[in-house]
Amino acid sequence: MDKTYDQTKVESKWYKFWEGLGFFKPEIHPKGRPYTIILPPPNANAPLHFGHAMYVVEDILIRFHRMLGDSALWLPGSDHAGFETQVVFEKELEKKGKSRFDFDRETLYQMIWDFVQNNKGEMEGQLRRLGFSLDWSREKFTLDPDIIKIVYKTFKKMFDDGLVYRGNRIVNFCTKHGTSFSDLEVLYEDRISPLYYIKYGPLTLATTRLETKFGDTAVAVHPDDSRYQKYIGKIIDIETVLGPAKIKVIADSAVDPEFGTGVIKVTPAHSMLDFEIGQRHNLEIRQVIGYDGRLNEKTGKFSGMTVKEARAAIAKEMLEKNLIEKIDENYKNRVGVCYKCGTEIEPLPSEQWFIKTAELAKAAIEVIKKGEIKIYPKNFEKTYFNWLKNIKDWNISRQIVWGIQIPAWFCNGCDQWIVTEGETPPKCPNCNSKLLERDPDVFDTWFSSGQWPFATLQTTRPGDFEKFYPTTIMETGRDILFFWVARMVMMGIYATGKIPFEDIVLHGMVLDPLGKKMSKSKNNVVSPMDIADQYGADAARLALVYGTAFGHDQSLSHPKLQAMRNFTNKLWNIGRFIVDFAPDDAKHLNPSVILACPESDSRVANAPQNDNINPDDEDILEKLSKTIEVTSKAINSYRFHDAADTLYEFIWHEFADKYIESTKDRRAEAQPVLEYVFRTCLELLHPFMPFITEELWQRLPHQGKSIMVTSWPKATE
RNA sequence: GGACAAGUAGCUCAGUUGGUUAGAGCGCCUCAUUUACACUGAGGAGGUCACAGGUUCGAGUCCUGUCUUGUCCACCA
Repeated sequence: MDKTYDQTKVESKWYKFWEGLGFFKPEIHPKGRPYTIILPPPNANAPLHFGHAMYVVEDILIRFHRMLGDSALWLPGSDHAGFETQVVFEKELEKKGKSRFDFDRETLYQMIWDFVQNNKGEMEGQLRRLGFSLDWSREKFTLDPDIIKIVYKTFKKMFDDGLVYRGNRIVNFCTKHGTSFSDLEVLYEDRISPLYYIKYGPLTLATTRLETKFGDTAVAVHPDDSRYQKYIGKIIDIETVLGPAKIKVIADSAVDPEFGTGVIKVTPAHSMLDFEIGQRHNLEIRQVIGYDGRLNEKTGKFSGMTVKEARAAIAKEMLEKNLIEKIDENYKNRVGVCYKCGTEIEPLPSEQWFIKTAELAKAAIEVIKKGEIKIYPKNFEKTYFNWLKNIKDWNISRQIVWGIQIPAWFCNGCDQWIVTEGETPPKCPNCNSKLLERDPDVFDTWFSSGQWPFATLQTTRPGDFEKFYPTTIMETGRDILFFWVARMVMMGIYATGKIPFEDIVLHGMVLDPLGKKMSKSKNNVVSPMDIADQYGADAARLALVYGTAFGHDQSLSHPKLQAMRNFTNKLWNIGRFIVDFAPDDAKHLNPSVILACPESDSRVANAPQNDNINPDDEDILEKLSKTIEVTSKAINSYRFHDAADTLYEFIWHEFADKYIESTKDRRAEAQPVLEYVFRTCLELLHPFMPFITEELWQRLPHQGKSIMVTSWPKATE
């Protein structure tokens, strides 16, 4: 053995060995208890970043349970990531001087498909490099035909059950990307925007959005506002930049009498709140801004201007006409922007598909309250409840090509929507018309990934769903608790009548060395491959769980990675001492005879039964047993940092520094204990550091083919 | 406006149900000088546990309040 551990010589060979023997499949323990984790499918539009290496937690659990004899399944997959991917791809096109509008739908789809296939392949290689024991024979992709079929089936069921409806509602619209978003995809920025106090006949009201005034269909005050009682219900004459007009004054309790003058203009077509007021008072929805972000023909001479241009032009003209009373130039507000490009989101009225969330959310709250699903850390329950209690209906239509096209056809004969499980209807079932037009929109990517736990298991192989669903844990970043986890709970219960998983386990974010979030725009994204090349995959894995309480954010730390790499070297040299430097007479003892009993507890039992047991041996065996106990408990309670710390401490400072030193003058006698303790340490460490533990375990006297399929050590009583 | 987390050694962080002199890694200082391992070993310096009250025989840990930082949710025209 070399003096220094060289991970590049060791790590590359074992993954193939394990995979070749079929160890990643749950079938190696056909009679074991099912233990299932579905890999949160990474987006297939870019290589992995270092945060993805947090999947190691799932590998630890899977390897641990596999060693416990469970039928452990870790199911891999990847996500087409609809809009996200289209944005990434459009940037690629931009570099070549092209845009998505240069291609027809089919060509564009095919180009993105090829792009994604490439990335997918690279990503799979990276997951292997990190040692993740995923069952590749069950790998799924969100655009697999059988997955799409299930997504369609769910949509049809929801449509038939009245949970899906076509609604003309206000949606969050990005005029640059030309698509709508759900509420979660809108970011808010603090801005200072001029607040104009404008004259509406006898009233004065405050607004930042002058350009929407053409869409005003009422003026509203609070019903109890004594200042304006005499106007409520009246129609007032107003002067506007387009000439005289009439407008109705209504009373609605949504108006805050403290804001501005206590009077607001109501523009149902261009504000969520105004839309709701409009619904209550049957106001006309007059759209004056188009999907291109420009004012339309209803705005007279302002038509064709962008929102920004129009606002300036209107302000200028109103000042000239003395229609503005005053301007608060320092007004602070918050403006919704596209989370990808920063363009201001326009609330626009649009026909889209919506999911009624009230009942689904209620069920999703119930299962947590009853304890059928547990959330770790528990604090997140509150956040989870808060979101679900205030949830609004979910817009699932996206005006892009990359995704699963919605299986809905509009009949021009009877003006009805027809929804199928994917097949094209030959004619309208209501009126027999053949004038059917398919909705060009695709699903929000979270609508399909929300069905991932059951969609995957229903399409891998017969019996999988029955055996592995509900899955055991869903382990993921806490940043997608709403986007994904809550949706999976809602959709899973709805579609299968069962919870999708028993435990929700949330890990913290991996930040850059300065504690900032990693992002492409900041150019601080670290590749897990670079880290694995530099320190070894084993060290990278251990560094992610060591030293930071599980669930908390952590910064990428090179000193920590170095410390973990040093630890692998320590293990290597312990191995070298025990294997290479074993005295000849100890070799003749053939310790495996004493220690190779298949049951781990009898292995322990054998050693202390010796009447002349050395107190050092007794002591180390006792401490080893304690370590087994603590480590097992820590993993079971998702306290991975505790487990890692316990093992590091015991192996380095108890076993190496103290015990090994103490055996140097009675080496032959101690050899069986050295081998036994070290082999057990490697077994305990294996879920954390699979490569080096396999390498060293193979060099020690052992039973069985691989450390991966040996049984988890048991503590003595 | 609301919620959550954090504030412990120079730095990065542990410290589960309150219990003897508060721990680790890195850094720093002294020693060991090739030992299975220098990606090493032995030893050491360094902390009023954010602040102020309270409960208790006993508080880093529990309660109340304050300050600071980070994250999330809501969104006001």
